[in-house]
Amino acid sequence: MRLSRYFLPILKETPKEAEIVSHRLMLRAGMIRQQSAGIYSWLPLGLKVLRKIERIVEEEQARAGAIQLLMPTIQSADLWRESGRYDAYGKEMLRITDRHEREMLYGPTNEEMITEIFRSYVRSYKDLPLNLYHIQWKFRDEVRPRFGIMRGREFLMKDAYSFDLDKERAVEAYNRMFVAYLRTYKRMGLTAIPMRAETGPIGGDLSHEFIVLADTGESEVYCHADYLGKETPGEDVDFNGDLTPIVSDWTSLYAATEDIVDKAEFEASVPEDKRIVARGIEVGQTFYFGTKYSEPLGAKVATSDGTEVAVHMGSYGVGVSRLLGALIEANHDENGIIWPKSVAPFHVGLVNLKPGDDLTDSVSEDLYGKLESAGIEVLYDDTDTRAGAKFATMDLIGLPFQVVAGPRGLKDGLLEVKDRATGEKEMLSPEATLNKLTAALTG
RNA sequence: CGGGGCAUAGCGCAGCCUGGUAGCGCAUCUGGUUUGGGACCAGAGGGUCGCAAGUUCGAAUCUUGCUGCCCCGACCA
Repeated sequence: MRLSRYFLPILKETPKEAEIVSHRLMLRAGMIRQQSAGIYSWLPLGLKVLRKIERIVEEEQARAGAIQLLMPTIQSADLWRESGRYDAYGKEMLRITDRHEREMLYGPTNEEMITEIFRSYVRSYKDLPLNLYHIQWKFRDEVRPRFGIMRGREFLMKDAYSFDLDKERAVEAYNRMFVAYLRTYKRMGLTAIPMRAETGPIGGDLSHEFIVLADTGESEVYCHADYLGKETPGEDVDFNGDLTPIVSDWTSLYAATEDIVDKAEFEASVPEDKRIVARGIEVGQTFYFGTKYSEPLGAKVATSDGTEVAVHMGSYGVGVSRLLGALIEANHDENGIIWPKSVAPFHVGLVNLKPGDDLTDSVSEDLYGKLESAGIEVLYDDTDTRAGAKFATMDLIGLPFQVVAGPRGLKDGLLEVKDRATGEKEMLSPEATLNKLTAALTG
C-alpha cells in the first residue's frame, strides 16, 4: 500500500480524553474514531489489525473443532423470555422496539439464540459433540464506558457454544476450548493466565478468565510467577486426545482474580518469591453451565436407549476488539506501538526519504514490488514530507520492520533496516534486505 | 447508579469573573527557502462560541432548562 493513497489520519497531539496508553496510541495512529460514548469507527489501520486477530482466533477455533456460523446482532425478546433472562439482564441490555411494536434487543451474548438453532435441528446423541461459534458485534450498555476500545459498549466478541451429552463430555469440550485459548493468545505474543472465576449472570460451576498482566488492567489478580514461563501447547496438540494433563498443568498453580481470591490460600500455596499481585486485563472467559439453557429452551437429544436428555453446554468468549487494546498495552514504548508480527497491520514500512530523486525512487519502487510479490505486506511511504515526520509516523504505527531508502545510504548502495522492537539498525543492500525480510516474515 | 468536571476552528487551549459581536499554537491551502528524527518565512481559508428559552439597546460572557462528553467509585468480553 502506498501511503500517498492510503487513509492514515495520524494525530500529532493526543486528544485529552485518552487516559491509558492503548487508547492514546490508537487515536494517534489513526486506528479508531469515537462516535459516541463507548462506540467507535474502525479506521483502515485499526480494521486491519482487528481482522488479523480474527483470523488467528478462527484458525485456532477450527483446530479445536469449532464450526463457524454467524448470528444476527438484533434478537427477539421472546427468545430471552424463554430463558428468563429478558428481565434478569437489566439495563445493560439495549432494548429496541420495531415499527410493529415488537420488542427486540441488540444482543449482549448469544446463548439463547444458539440454543434455539441447536434445538431446531439436532435430535440425536450421534450428532454430538458440537461446538458452534461466531464472531459478531455485541452491545452492552455499560454504565461507564472507558479506556477506549477496552471497555466499549459495542465490542467484537468471538463466542463459542458447546453441546454434549453429559457433563464428562462437556468438560472435554471445555478443555478443548481451554487449550485453544492458550494457543490463540500465545500466537499474538501474549501470555494469558487462566484464573478461576465467578460465572456471573451466565451461570454454571466451572469457569476461567484468561488474564493478560498489564499495569492498566481493570482488576487485581493473584497468581504464581511460574505461569509466565509455562510452555504453551504446540500446533501438534491432539484435540481428539485427552487434554486433561495440559489443563491440569495450567490450573495447578494458584491464580485468581480479586473477586474470588482467598489470600490465605494464595499465601499458603505460593512461596513468597513466586507471588505475583498485579493488574490484569480479561481477554477471554470460558464457562461450563450444564443444562441452564438447554432445559428451559428444550434443547434435547435422544440417547442410545431412546430417552431424551437436555444437553450439557458451555460457552467461550474472546474479546476480539479488546485484544487490540491489550496488545498495545503489552507492546509499546514512548514512541508508539510495537506490533507483534502475527497481528501487525503491515509487516514492513518502506520509507522513501526523497521522493522525486531518481535513485531513491527506483530502489524503493523495485523493493516495494519484490516484497509484495514475496507475500509481505508493505506500507510504502512515498509521500513528500520531511524525514523526521516519516520516522515518527513509522515508530508510532509500530510495523515490525522499517526500511529506509535515502540518498546517504544509497550512495553506497545500502538501505537502512530497523527492527522496531529492538531498535537495532543495520545497513544492507536491497538484495540482502529482501532476503532478510523474507526470512523473518514468511514461513 | 452516586460524586466531580468540561463543552469556543480538525486537535490543544485563551477569552467569561468586570456583557460591546472572537483569538493563540498546531494542523490545512498558496508561494518561497529548506530536506537523515515531527523545518522556516510570507500570505490565505476555516467558528450559527453544544442546544433552547430568558435578562439586556446589545450575550461566547449573566440566568434557567436540556443534551453530549470526560474523570473517580460500585458492575462487565
